[in-house]
Amino acid sequence: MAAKRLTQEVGRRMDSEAGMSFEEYDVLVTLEYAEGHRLRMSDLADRALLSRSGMTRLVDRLERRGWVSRIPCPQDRRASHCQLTDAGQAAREAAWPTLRQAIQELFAEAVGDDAKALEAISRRIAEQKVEA
Amino acid sequence: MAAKRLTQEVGRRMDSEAGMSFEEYDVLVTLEYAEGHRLRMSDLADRALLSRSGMTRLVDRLERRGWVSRIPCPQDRRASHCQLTDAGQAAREAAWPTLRQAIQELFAEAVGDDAKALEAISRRIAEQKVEA
DNA sequence: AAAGAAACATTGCGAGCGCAACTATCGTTG
DNA sequence: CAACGATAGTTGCGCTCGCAATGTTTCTTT
Repeated sequence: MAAKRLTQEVGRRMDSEAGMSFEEYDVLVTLEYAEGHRLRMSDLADRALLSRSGMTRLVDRLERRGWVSRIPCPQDRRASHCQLTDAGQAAREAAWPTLRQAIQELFAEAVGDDAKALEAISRRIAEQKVEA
Repeated sequence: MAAKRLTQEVGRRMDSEAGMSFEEYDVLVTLEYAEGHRLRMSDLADRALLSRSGMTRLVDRLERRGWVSRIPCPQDRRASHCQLTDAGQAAREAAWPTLRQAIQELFAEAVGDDAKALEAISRRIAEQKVEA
């Protein structure tokens, strides 16, 4: 269950330091890579492994902050597109350093002992070569 | 993010078919393996990667169902022990087949394509041996 | 073409969680 | 030993989530 611990900690850091949840960040990135920086609600929900109602609320929050805007889909009047705004892209970019640092630190912590062990082995091998 | 999908699906099946959440099952198992089938709230919270308040509520639910009981700790009057009951152990055992089947099916689904590919390769190798 | 089934998004509702605040108890330190 | 900070557990509060139900639109079937 180490994965659970990592995701929990990353989530906490994103909330407190970046001002957005990891899921919100994930949605913004997904939109950024999408054709035209937009996606339908269902597609967004499927990719984020979230229920549709959950995605409705998440997009509500993003829209309130001006990071996305809903656009009616002309081909299917039931659907609506979720469009990433410039402010949304800027917010995503601003949040990236926090996420990067969290991942880096937690990863280092997770493999710390093994890395030290590997380093020690490498050093012993190097020393043997010199002596041989 | 395949792990997230698996845990979500396992959780849904446990809720609907076993009548308890995966986290509740996990706590019951933890108690079962613990010395005297009991553990302090903090220890339980740490092992389950849950906040203390979260564990308080989770144990509330288990206690309401008669699966655990709180016992004041004699050494430290601030603390209380969470004690697994016979009914709790029985409930844990009754829930195991559901969990086992869920894991088995989802694992099979996850590695399904790779397993088929491996099987095909094995067959080709076997046929080559016969022809050689 | 009309009726019924299916799909998209949203909303009401209840459940679970974490944070902060609180009470009670323990340990330490002057 | 008295005062202080630290710790165990609980509770109030707000947030997010999923399920079920709803309204609207599209697809299918006859």
